[in-house]
Amino acid sequence: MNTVRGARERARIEVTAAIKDEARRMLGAEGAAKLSLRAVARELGMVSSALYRYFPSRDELLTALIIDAYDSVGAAAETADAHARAAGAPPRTRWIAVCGAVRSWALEHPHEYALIHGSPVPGYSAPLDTVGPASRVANAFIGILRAAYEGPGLALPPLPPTLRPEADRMTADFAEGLPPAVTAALVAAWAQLIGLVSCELFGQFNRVVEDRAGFFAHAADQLAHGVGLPAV
Amino acid sequence: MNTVRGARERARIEVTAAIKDEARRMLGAEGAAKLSLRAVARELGMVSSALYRYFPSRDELLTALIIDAYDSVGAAAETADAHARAAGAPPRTRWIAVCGAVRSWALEHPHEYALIHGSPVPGYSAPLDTVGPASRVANAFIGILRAAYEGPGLALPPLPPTLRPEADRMTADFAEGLPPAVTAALVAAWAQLIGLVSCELFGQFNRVVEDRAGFFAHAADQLAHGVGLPAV
DNA sequence: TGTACATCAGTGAACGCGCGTTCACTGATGTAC
DNA sequence: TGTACATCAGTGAACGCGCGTTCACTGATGTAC
Repeated sequence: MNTVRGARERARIEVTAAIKDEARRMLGAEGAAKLSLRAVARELGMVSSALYRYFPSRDELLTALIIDAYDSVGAAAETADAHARAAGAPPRTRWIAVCGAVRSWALEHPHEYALIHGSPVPGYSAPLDTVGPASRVANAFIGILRAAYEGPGLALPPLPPTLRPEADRMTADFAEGLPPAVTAALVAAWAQLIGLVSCELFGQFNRVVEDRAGFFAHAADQLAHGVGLPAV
Repeated sequence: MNTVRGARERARIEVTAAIKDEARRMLGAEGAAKLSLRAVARELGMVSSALYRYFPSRDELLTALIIDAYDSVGAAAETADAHARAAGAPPRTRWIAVCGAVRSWALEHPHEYALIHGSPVPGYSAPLDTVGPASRVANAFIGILRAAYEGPGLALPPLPPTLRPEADRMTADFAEGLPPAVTAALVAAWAQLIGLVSCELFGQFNRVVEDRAGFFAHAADQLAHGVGLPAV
């Protein structure tokens, strides 16, 4: 929080950041499963054992990268929403802006996206520290839907009676105040957004979709429709 | 194709299958990136160099597993659709059956699902042999939409004019005869289906969705709505 | 039907490599008096 | 302000391990005459 500490402390912060930066760079070369402390150290001109002053194990380094990635995409989503809101955009426009921010972030940070939304790294299980940062994007969407609910025009998506208890529970757990049908539709839309981005990023759209940006924009608009946001 | 060949040939087929089976089993332990020929050989009681009689390299083995996985989920989708059609189900019901088949297959074969829809294996690029098997699921959906288009009631999803050329091209490329708006909506729905399944399988629904089957069934139904299939 | 030769599955040793982690150590930075 | 001691970043060697791939080989199966 609080300014100029000793040289040791400043060095520690810088080296920690350098290690994470280098590790992020290496994710691209071989993927998270093969992320190697020795390679990171080598690239930084350190000896591999020195990294243990900063991260007690390889998995701790991975955890740090995962948390950073969630925070990074979360911040991108929040910034996009803040800009749209500042420009007086209606909820549907804000929704589309956040979707676009997630996609842009993913295209700019493909390996970090794969880290958080690709196949789980085998043998690694994310600790609970990741839960908070992981929900920032979802919270941006929830904020938009709350704003829309306060204003006029939020439609109620269909919700079969059998799904009502689940929708109620979700709402109580993380979207207090929204209509349960909207909460359920939001979770589905969020998963679908991940699907759109993953398919583009992981190559499923090769030889299928060419106008990726245009296709995505329309899909994001349809997702907004699906959660009940009125057309602009 | 054609019955009883020599002992050598039969042995070759069996050993090839055993290698793939063991490799599939190992995918779970460490993931595709760390799939190891030596470990597979060890588990089969062979010496590692012997595998080179069957697969010229580790990547060729991976390719074989990927093709098998596409064929496996494709067959599951086709079978589900065939059953639904045989039972006289309307297109929307067939659609939901195919979605459910994809999800069930993924839950039963999580590591193979991750192989084809998770983060790409770094340093590995899928050869063209995978394209055909990869499109079997999509073709099942296209068949359903064609049937619906021939019958009554297929609605036209919205399609912004800017996306029209892209939708026309897609239709010509792989969905000849469908209305372009339907083709575009199908591609989006397919990506969204992948998202729903990936989120469930890769842990994004932990602490979020509890009634996974019910949630998925409703989402699949909404996807059917999105591509224009009339409610039953 | 029997024999000579070709094919090919599987062996075992070796090549050269990279990995995570531990440990006793050196020497610079920070702290208490 | 100066000195003695504690802290800690970084070193270098070592442990024990696994990897993909090549290669010369043995011995069983298949084939042509």
